[in-house]
Amino acid sequence: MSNDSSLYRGLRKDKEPSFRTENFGRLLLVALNNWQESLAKGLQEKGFKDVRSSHISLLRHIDMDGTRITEIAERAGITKQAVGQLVKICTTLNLVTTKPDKVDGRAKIVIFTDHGRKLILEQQAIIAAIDAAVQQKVGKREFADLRKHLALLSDWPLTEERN
Amino acid sequence: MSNDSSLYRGLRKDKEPSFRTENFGRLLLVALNNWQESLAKGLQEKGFKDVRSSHISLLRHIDMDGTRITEIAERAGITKQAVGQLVKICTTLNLVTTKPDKVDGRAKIVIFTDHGRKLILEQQAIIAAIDAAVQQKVGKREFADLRKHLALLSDWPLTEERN
DNA sequence: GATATATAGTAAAGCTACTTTATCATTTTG
DNA sequence: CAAAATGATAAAGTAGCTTTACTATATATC
Repeated sequence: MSNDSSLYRGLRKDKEPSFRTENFGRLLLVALNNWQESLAKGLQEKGFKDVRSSHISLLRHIDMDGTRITEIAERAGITKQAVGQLVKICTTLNLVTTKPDKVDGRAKIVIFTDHGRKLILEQQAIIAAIDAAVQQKVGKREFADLRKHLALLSDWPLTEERN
Repeated sequence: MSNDSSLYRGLRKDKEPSFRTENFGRLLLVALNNWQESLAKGLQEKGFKDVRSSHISLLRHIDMDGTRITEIAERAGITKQAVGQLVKICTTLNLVTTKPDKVDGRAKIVIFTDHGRKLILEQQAIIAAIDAAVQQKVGKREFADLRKHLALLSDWPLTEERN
């Protein structure tokens, strides 16, 4: 690491930079893209054509007996305005509907429609199929380890704060 | 899978839906977010304050001796217009600059500035530090396996096309 | 060597998935 | 009961793209 070109020295021959030496983040990103595209494809095949991943990430935070917008926002880690927008879209897609909260006049409960519930079920089946495909690729035991180790990397922070 | 509520039956008690049973995609997503945030934090600490992940994903496709916009677009899997926009931003951030291609009057070569090269070096150091942190968390051998298995999941498609 | 076609890049507008700022309506608190 | 907090919405702004449309240069064909 003594000069600028050293990092790339082994890569310049065929004109590809860090692209070939995949860093860990890149590995995660590509695997995730692949997984998400598989899910999207599966949903499309089941007739959920206009459902985007942003809609999925709304739906996954809705309880079967409904959830408030603010609660969804907290779970999803986005603003409640953003949730409001997604709810509006998912309402036009007939995936959710809203009803007033009986115990709080300000609040609104977002609930699944039948169609929305159907999507959730289909999604679970597709995810199970993807899991099976991944297991076949890396091995059953290895898949379990993969899950276990990835779960460890969800804990913050990866690098320790040093002051 | 006989009725709508079965999937959530075990989860309804504490009002959290699929949120608790993390699917594989979610594990990848959270791990990736964590990794990316660690990198962003590291870069910020080194003074690269306005650098976003979109800029990073431009820079990583630029060779040390420069690369054409079209070539970058192909490597990155985005349109050349998008690359053009990113190049404009990264130029104002003093990370890259452009020069005409001597062998093709239409083409433009995107090259690193000194500041841009410095960022690449810092980034590699930070990534190495994150790698070390991950190794400490999951184990050295396990980290190698993790990389190996994630790399397998980059291959398309995850689920086979059946017609 | 002129013409047709392909390629490199740019411009402008549009889209998605958000955020920020501001506001209104209820509810809770002191 | 007034003040502050909370749930939600509205409107505008932003990031990171794409689509459509264009210009300039290069290459291929006749």
